[in-house]
Amino acid sequence: MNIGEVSTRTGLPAKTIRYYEEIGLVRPARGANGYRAFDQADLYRLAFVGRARSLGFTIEECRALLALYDDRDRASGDVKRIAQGHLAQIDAKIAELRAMRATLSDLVTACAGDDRPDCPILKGLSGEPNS
Amino acid sequence: MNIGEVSTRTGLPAKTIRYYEEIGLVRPARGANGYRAFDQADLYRLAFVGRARSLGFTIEECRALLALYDDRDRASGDVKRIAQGHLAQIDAKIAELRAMRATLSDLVTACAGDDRPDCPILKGLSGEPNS
DNA sequence: GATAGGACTTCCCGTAACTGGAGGGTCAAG
DNA sequence: CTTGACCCTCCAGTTACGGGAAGTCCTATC
Repeated sequence: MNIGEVSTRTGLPAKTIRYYEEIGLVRPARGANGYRAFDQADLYRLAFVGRARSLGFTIEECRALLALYDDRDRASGDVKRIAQGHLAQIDAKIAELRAMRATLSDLVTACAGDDRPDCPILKGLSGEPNS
Repeated sequence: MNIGEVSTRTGLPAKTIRYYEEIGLVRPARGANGYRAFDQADLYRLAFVGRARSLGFTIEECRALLALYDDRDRASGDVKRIAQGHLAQIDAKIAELRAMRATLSDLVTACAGDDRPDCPILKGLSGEPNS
C-alpha cells in the first residue's frame, strides 16, 4: 500500500504519516522505487494513533500505548493508569477553561458593546477595581 | 524600574517580558548601561497583557486589545466583539474536551485495570468493534 | 516513444509562546 | 578588589505537524 491509500484509509494526512515514521511510531517497508510500502499492521497502528490523538493523547502517550498494544502480556492496569492520567489532565483543562469562561463572561456581560468608549472589559483587564 | 522589579510586580517572568518587547507589545526606554527602563505605563501594559493571557487571549488578540486600550475613542463594541469571539472559542474548546472526556471515560470504566492482559481501552483505540 | 499528470521522495522553513542555557557586562556591598 | 546578584544578547529546543520547493517515478494517452 502506498502512502496515499493509507492516508485515505486512516484519514491522516500523508505529511503526518511521514512524520510518524520519522519519530518512530511506524516503520513501513520500502519498495525498490523508494516508496513506502505499508502493510496491514502499519495501517492498524496508524489508525490506532489517529484515534488516540483525537482523544487528546500526546505523541509520547501514543508511543507508550502502542508499546503496550504490542505487548500481548501487559497488564491492563498499565493502560488504565495512562488513560486515567490523561483523563485527569482533561478535567484540569476543562476546569481551567470554565474559570476563564466565567471571568470573561462577566466582563462581556458588563460591556454595553455600543459606540461609546467606556468599556468594562478593558477596565477589568487593566486592573482597575470594578465599581 | 529594572526588569526584575517589573517581573515581581506583574508576575511575568523576565524572559517573557523581553519576549513581549521583542514582538512589540511594550517599548521600554533604555538606560545608559543598556538596561531596560520601564515606566508606570509599561508596567500597566504588561499587567494588562498578563491578565488577558490568563484569560486565554492569544498574543495577537492581546495586541488588538492593547491597541483599543490605547485608543481613548474606540467603541466598546469593538472590544466586545473580540471578547465574544474568544468566548465562543473557549466554549468550542470546552465542548471538544467534554466529548473526548466522555469517550475516554467510557473506555476507562470498561477496563478492569488489573493484572490481566485483556484491555478494552486498547481494543477501543485499535478500532475493534466493542462487543 | 514522447509527454503530461499525478503521486511519491527528501529537505528545509514556519508556526505559538515561550523556556533554558551559554557567555559576558554591570552594579552595590564588604 | 572581589563576590554575587542582576542585567544583556543570542541560540536552541519545545509540540505536532503544514507549506512549499526540487526532484524522481508511475501511468495513461497520443
